[in-house]
Amino acid sequence: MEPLYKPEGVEERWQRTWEEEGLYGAEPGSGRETFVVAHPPPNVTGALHTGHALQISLADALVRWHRMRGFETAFLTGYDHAGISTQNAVEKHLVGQGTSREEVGRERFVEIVWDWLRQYGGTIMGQFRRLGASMDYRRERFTMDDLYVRAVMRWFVHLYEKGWIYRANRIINWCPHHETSLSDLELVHEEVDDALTYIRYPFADEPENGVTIATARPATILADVAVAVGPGDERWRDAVGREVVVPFVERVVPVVADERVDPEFGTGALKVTPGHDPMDFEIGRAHELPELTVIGSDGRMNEQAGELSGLTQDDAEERILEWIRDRGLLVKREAYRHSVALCERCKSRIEPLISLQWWCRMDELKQPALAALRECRVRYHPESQHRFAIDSLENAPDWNISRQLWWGHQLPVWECPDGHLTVEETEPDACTDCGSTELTRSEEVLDTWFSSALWPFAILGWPEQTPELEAWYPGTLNTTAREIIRLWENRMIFSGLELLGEIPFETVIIHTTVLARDGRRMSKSLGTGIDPLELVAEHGADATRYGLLKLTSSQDVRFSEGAIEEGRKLANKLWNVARLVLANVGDARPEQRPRALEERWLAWRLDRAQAELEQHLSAFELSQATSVLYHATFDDFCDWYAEAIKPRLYDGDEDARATALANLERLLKLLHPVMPHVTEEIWSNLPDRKTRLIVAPWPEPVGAEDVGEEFEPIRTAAEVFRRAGVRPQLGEEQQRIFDAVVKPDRARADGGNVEAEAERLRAEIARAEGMLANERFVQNAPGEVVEAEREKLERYRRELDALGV
RNA sequence: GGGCGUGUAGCUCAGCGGGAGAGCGCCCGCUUCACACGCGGGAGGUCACUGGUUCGAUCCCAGUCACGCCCACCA
Repeated sequence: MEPLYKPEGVEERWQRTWEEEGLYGAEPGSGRETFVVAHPPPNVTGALHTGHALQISLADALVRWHRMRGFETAFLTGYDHAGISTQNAVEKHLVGQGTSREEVGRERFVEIVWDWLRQYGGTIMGQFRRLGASMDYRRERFTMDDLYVRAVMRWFVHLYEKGWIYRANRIINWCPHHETSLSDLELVHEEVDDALTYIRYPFADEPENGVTIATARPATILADVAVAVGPGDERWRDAVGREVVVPFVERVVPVVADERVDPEFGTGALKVTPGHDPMDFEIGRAHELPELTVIGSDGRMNEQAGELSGLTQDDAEERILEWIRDRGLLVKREAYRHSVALCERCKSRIEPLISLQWWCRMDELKQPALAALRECRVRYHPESQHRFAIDSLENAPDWNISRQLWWGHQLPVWECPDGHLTVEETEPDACTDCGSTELTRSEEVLDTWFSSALWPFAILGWPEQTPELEAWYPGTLNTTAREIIRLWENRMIFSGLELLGEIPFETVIIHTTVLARDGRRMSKSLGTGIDPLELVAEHGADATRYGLLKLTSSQDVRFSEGAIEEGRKLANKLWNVARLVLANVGDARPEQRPRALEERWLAWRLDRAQAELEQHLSAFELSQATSVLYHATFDDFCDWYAEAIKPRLYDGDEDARATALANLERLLKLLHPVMPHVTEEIWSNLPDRKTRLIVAPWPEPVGAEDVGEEFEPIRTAAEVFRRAGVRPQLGEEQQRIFDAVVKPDRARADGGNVEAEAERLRAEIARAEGMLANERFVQNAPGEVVEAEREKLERYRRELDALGV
């Protein structure tokens, strides 16, 4: 064992060994209590980012802890086909090759995606392995596997037969680049500098007067079907019920009153364009207005735009404004900064369009999930996210589940020439309405999250009644980031309850978002991302895991290299104290024989540390857990215990040797869930190893007595000696420990500062005396607080006496 | 605009009703036979601000300011 612990090579060797020896594997039917984590499937084209690394560190620590406690742990993994994300990546790839999706056509495109996945996909599992994630990689699954597809089809047909899937024309978010609908959750918003244009719409019967509206999108004027004003708006009271003429198209439309109009904005009058604006769509439906569409699926003016057909919106806008200006209807145009919706993948400006889409009705489907959340049968951590999850589900609108992409699960919907739809899991022989055999399958695909919703049980083989499904559903735990709650977590809960009648997991941990060093969000496009593999390469997986977990305290936290360096130092410290023990135990075998004071003290301290650790792990407070491990190792084990026993080890004290080995074993076990590699490596150097640490039993507490009262005077003496150069009186055994740890022969050169120490103690004494002299404090404060203050006062007085001043 | 969260030592963060803490950085001293990725000592904080509750507030309450993340159809 070298003086400096070098993780490279060591970590990879253990990762291979654990996996090859089958220690990551889970088997159904072992009869043991289960701990099941269906880990979130990363995008098949993805690379490891800090979020993944944090999530893995968190889940793996809990999995390893439970494995050591004897649970049958199933840590399951795989990939998501990630519809739009993958399609977008492959499209970019094609453009790079001088071609395009349109050029190769759908059939070829899908083939290319599969080829591309075989070539570039799948690297992330190697990265999970490199972090030490103890997943059962043999059971890796993909959301486009044949079996998984079957589950998705079953889910669709199930909902359809219940009447919860329907088709409707509604205004939706349309990405003109991908030419697909998108859910609200797939958008990003961005501030843009735009213009707000005020235009007078003349009254039909009084052209010299009219209603002035404000619009940010003059190109949509061609689809205007009304003007709306606030119901109580005095300025426009007389206009309501009259008719105005829409410029350019010269269409006569009504002026209606609607409470959706904000009188504070612009002129308080709104042009109503149900075909191209979500709010106008609502107003239109409320007033039974026609729905015109002048923009096509490519974002250009369509054939309904007459002479402007085929123009871009900008060109059309220019022509329309020219017409309006010529007729003196342009009131003003002012700079306007507002936020617009973009496709999160390609950043194209979202076009609200009316479109025939498939929807999943949520009102009944979500009820069992809401009940499960309200009753805390499924519990989000932290509590604030639990409330958010419930709110989100309560307010969940019907879900647009169809996408007009090329990559995804094709809808199990077949159409005959008469337009009848047949919905079945596999291709039907004939139309269920008319018996026609000329069936064409819908070209639309499902929202990726429609299939992700089945993850916890589809990967176990559902709808087959497999041993895995039997053993591991419901699962235990899921971990994710905040923004995934609505997209995925809630949907797994309602799909599991609907299809299997049981919750998919008991707990969802919403983990910290790690921000860049400067406090901004980590993102590739901002260049603020930090590659966890680089951290692993530089500091090791153990240090990276430790550092990331240390950072998981509050909701958002800034990345800092310091936390990971602390992890590296902890690994090195552990390595070295193990060297000390192993080099000096002769042929001793591990056994707890805590007779000497420092041994009874360490047993007591480790019992306490273990209890705290277990409590923090149970509460998913991994940051607190790292803190306990750090102090138990550095302060208790190394600084005090190891120093105290060193002379006894050198002297060949058999009790000290056997106990030191036992204590080291125990410390390794406590650290293993967070730092698996260095602990396993040291473990393999202990005498008589028959099992791997990864599957070694979690330690039982020694049940040591509280020896604080006996040990504390040594610590106080050390402090006084180091600061003031004065040696307080101690008992014989206390003195032995003091001499071993403090090494008084190496007294400080300046002899210490007695006066400064005395000063500090006098101040403490004055403070304590002041408090105890305050009658209201003695009367009102809890008895133990007053008592503690008295004890402190006496201790300070003793210490001051010991200084001899 | 709404929700959640955060403002504590130069930096990253613990603490959350009774003595201001850790790691890193900085200064001083130590190559002491596990470790210089170490050991010992030290400097450095009106605990964002203003009120309130309390014998006592960094901690609880109200408000203000600043920042972050998520969400949102103001044309």
